[in-house]
Amino acid sequence: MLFEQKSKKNKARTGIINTLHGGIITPAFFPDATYGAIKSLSFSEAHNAGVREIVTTTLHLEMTVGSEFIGNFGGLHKFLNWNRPILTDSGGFQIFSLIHRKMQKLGRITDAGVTFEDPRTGKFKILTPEISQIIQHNLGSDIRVVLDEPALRTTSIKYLKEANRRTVEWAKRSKEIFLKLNGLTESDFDNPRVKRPLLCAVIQGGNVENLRKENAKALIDIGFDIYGFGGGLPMKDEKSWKNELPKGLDPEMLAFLADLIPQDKIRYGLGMGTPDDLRSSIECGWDIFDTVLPTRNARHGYLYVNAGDGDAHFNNYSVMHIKKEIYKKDIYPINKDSRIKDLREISRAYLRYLFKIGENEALRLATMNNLEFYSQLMEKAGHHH
RNA sequence: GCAAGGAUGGCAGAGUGGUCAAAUGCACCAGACUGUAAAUCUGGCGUCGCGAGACUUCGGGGGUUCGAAUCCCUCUCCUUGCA
Repeated sequence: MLFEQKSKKNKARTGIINTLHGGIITPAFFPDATYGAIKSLSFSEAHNAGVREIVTTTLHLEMTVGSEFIGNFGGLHKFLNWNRPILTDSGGFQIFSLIHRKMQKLGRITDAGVTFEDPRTGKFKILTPEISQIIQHNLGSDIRVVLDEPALRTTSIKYLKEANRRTVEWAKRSKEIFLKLNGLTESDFDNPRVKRPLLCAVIQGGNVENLRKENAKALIDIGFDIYGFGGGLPMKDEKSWKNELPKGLDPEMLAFLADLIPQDKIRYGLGMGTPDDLRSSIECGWDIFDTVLPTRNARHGYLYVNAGDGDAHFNNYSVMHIKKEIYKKDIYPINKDSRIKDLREISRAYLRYLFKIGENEALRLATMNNLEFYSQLMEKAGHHH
């Protein structure tokens, strides 16, 4: 992977990540198609909205269709009929959120792995670093993530250290089985001429700089293609990494970590972020991102629009809460500058109306709008094309 | 014309003497959402007030009672049986 710094002012950079299903131009945003579908949109519609790569989740696919079936089918790309890059998340975060969202013991973490209750069936399941890699191998994804242990910002130092140790051990085990599954040696892994899926490790350590640093170094020593910023902030009640910050991610921590990761490696912000979060992350050198924000918010009538447009304003963007009364008679188009005909021509009043009557079309239009917004955000940040 | 059952907040629909400004659902208004158990969740929703609180409400009118959406009388209207 070769990355080129865009300007001297900040550390933003552009580059191309080569995968088995084509190149990814960075910075890049991967929408979440957790269950193998971008909610309320077909893949061709998503592609029209600028989507070039997606994220799916190991665990969800395993618990629903099953990776063995998908493997026999001919792989996830064939199953989804999506021939562009797919990143599969390890499943660690999903279990983490199961454990932390409810006070009940829905899951248990040991050095071996995680046992958890399947929310759909109530049955207990086990996920280990090895199982996660095997599932991802069956799926045949282009970018694979190692199982890690995310931790809450408020977790004690003692526990953070333990979680970090496990994260490193699991990363090591993940790489071992990854090599084995792909019939590779360590030197194959480091040889750029060997075509193979990419492997991503996730840096943890809460909001403690030293622990983040320690964790990053240990993972870099093992050697991966991609280093992720893990732990995000979707951990409910954990709105900010620093108490004094109003909300959002900690730009200083992101800058600090980006500098620790070698130039030729890819930096992945997992579960990030708002358009403002993304902008500041790109500026300090992060390359790829995913979050449910644009798709979920779209379904809730929360549309991203250019700064100054809309009814709520942030640093570099604005938002239309399209269900608001003020749009009832708004004849203005959803986005006059859109590359998508419907978004250019359909009025805000009609979109609001579609939401009010509960039409699927509302979700479709809103999701296209938000995905197009995110994809253009990446283009602007990277000066693509 | 006789008999029976009804009339509750924008709608549907609980409540049958005090804890009722009145459950619940819908609608409406506002907010949240960051590696998706999310087309979800939270809050508001008689009037005035930032607030404690005050005031006016359960078809109309009258009455019983310390106290009524709830009991009695009467009027209006609706539904259903019998003529």
